[in-house]
Amino acid sequence: MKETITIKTLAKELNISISTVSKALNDSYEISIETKQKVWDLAKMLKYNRNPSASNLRSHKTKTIAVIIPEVANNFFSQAINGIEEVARKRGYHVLIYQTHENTELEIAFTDSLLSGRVDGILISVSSDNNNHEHFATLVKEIPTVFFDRVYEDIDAAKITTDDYESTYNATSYLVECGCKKIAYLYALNNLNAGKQRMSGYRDALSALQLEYSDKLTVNYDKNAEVNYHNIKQLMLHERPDAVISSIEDLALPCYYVCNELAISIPEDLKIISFSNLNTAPLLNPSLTTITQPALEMGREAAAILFRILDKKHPEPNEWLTLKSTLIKRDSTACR
Amino acid sequence: MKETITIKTLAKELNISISTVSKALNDSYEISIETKQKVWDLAKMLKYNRNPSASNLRSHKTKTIAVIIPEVANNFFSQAINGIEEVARKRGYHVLIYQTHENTELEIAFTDSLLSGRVDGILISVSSDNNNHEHFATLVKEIPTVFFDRVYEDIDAAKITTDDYESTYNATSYLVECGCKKIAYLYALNNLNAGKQRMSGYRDALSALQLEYSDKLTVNYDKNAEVNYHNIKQLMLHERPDAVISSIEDLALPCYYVCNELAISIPEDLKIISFSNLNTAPLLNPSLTTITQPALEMGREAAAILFRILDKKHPEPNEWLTLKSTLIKRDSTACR
DNA sequence: CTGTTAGCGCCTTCAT
DNA sequence: ATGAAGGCGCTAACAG
Repeated sequence: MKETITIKTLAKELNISISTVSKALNDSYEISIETKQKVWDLAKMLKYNRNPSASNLRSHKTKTIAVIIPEVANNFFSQAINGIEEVARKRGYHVLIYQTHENTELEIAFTDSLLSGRVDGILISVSSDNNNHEHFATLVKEIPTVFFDRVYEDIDAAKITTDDYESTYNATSYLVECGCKKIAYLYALNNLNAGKQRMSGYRDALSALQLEYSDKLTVNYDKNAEVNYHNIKQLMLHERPDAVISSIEDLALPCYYVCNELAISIPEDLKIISFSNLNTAPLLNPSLTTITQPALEMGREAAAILFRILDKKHPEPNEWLTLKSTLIKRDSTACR
Repeated sequence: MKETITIKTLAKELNISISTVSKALNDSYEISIETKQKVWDLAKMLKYNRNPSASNLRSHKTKTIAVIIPEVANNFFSQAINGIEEVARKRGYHVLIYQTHENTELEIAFTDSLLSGRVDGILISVSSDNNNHEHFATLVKEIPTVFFDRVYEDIDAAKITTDDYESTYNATSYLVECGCKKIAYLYALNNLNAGKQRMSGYRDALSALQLEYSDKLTVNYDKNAEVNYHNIKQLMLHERPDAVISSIEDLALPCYYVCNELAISIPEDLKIISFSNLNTAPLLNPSLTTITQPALEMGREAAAILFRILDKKHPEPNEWLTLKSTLIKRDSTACR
C-alpha cells in the first residue's frame, strides 16, 4: 500500500490551492486553461483517482443507479440489464444489481437500504407475489424511480411496459386464423398488471372471434413445478386443446414435457405460443412460436427516462411508455 | 425532500453524544446494552439509514464488489452473476456490474476507475481480444481480485475455472464411442486459456483414439457472423464431418443454419456437441448435446473466494479452483 | 481567475 | 460507559 494521492498532493506539488485543483479537475469555467492543463497532466502522471466517497458525501451525487429485478438469470432481464448498463456507462454512471427472487421481504429490504443515498436513481421490475405497495409509495417520493415491465399502476412514477394486452390478443387471433378452436391459456403473473393484461387480451380476442372462454382451459401458475406439470397434464387429458398460449417461458416447459409423455405431436396436434426471450432461436424446437419482448430496448429506454428525470428536464411527469412485442412465428407449416 | 436524519439527529433526540450513537449503531462493546437498545429503537422508528459515503470515507470499506464480464445477456454469465449476487447479499455487500463487450479499452477503463476505491474487491472474467495484461498486473496488487472462467495464467491472483480440457476430451471420446470418425471442431476464445485447453482436449482425445487431427476439420471463430457461416458451410461441403464440437454456443448456431440449408439431418448425418448454458433444456432441439458449465456454482465460489481474501484468512494464497462441467446427452438415440 | 473557509456524515483516538 | 475533538477527501460558498 503506497501513499494514496489526493487533490492535496496535486495542490502541494503545483503550489496552488486545493480548491483550484478541485475546480480544475471538474473542468470549471473559472479556471484558466493553462492551470487546468497542468493539473490534468500531473493527475495523469500520478494516476490520481478522485475518491468517490468523499465526492459523493459533499455533492450528494453518487453517479450510481440501482437495478432491482426478480432474477438476472432470465433472458428478458439479462437483456434489459445489458441495455441499462450500456446507457449508464455512456453517462459515466455505475450500475448496482439486486435480485428479489420474487421475495417481497427482500424487495423491501433493498428499497429501504437504497433510501440511504447510495444511488441517484432506481430502475425496478417488481416482484410478483406482492400485494402491498406502500414501500414504493414512500420510495418514489424520496428518489427518482422508473418501473419497467412489471409495474404497479397505483404508484405515481414513470413506467415502461410492453403491449401485454395486444400481444396475447394478436397471438390468439393468429391461432384462430390457423384453424384452432380450443385455445388453452397458461396463466401467470396474476398479481401483476402485465399478467392481467395478457389474460384480458386472450379473453377479448376469444370473444371477438366468437369463441367461448372457459376456466377449464386455463391453468394457473403454481410455485411448485410438479403442480404445474400435473395441472397441465389434466388439461391435456380432459380438454384436449388444439393450441396453448403460455404467459411465461416457465409454463411452456412443462407443457412440452407433458406433450412428450402423452405423445401429443407439436405442432400437428397442438400449437404452442409462449412469451419468451430466448436469444438462440435456431436452437429452439422449431415449433415454438414466441411472443418476444424488446428487452434490450426496454432497458435502454428505462435508463433514458431515468436520466431525463435526473437531468430535471423530463418532458411530462411520470410518463408511461409502451413498447411493442414481436410475434415470432417459427412454425412455417402452421399457417398456410 | 424532508430533512435527512443522521446520527446527529438521533444523538440530539436521546440527549447523548454523537460518538455514543455511532458506537451503539456499530454494536460496540463499550456501550451499555440499554443505550444500544434505545438507539436502535429510535433508529428504526425514524428509519435512520447510515450514509454510506460518509462511512466509506472514514472506514475505507465500501461493502461493494465489482463484477466485470464480457456480456450480461449470456446464459453462462447471467447465471454466474446470480450466484455472485446471492453470496454478496448474504454478506451485506452490494454488486456493481460492468460489461466489456470483449473490448480491451473498456476493460482498462473499468479497472482503472475501480482503482479509486469504489469497491472492496473485484470479480472478473476477462475479455478475449486482449494481449496485454499489464493493467491487471497493477490492479491485482492494489485490490483483491478473483478471476473466474476466463483467466490469465500469468497474473498472480486467485482463479476459478472449469475443466476445459477434460470436457472436450470426454466429449470427443463420447462421439468416437458413438461411431463418429470425422469430428470437426469450431474453435473460439483462441486468446484465452479456456479456448486453448478446449482445443487441446479435443486434439489429445483424437490422438489417444487413433484418429488424426486435421486443420481442415477446424473452423476458427470470426467476429463477422457471415464469415463463420461461410466457413462452416465450406467445412460441411468439402469435409463432410460426421460430428462437430463447438467451443461456444455462438458457433453452434450457424452450424445449425448450415445443416438446415444443406439438408443435413441432425443427428443422423451429423452429431453436434456444443458448450452451452441454455437453461431451458426441453425447449432445445433435442439433438443438441451440450457441455454445460456450473455457472451458478462458479459465481458462488468466486464470490466466496473473494470474501475469504477480504476476510484476510484465505487458506493458501491465490488458489486456483477447478469445477466440473457436465456433458448433457440430449440425443437418446445417438449411442446405443 | 485563484484562494480561504466551512462543512458533508461518520468514525476514532483520547479523555473523562 | 460516555463525550469531545479532529479529520477522511472533496466541493461549495464567498472573498479577493
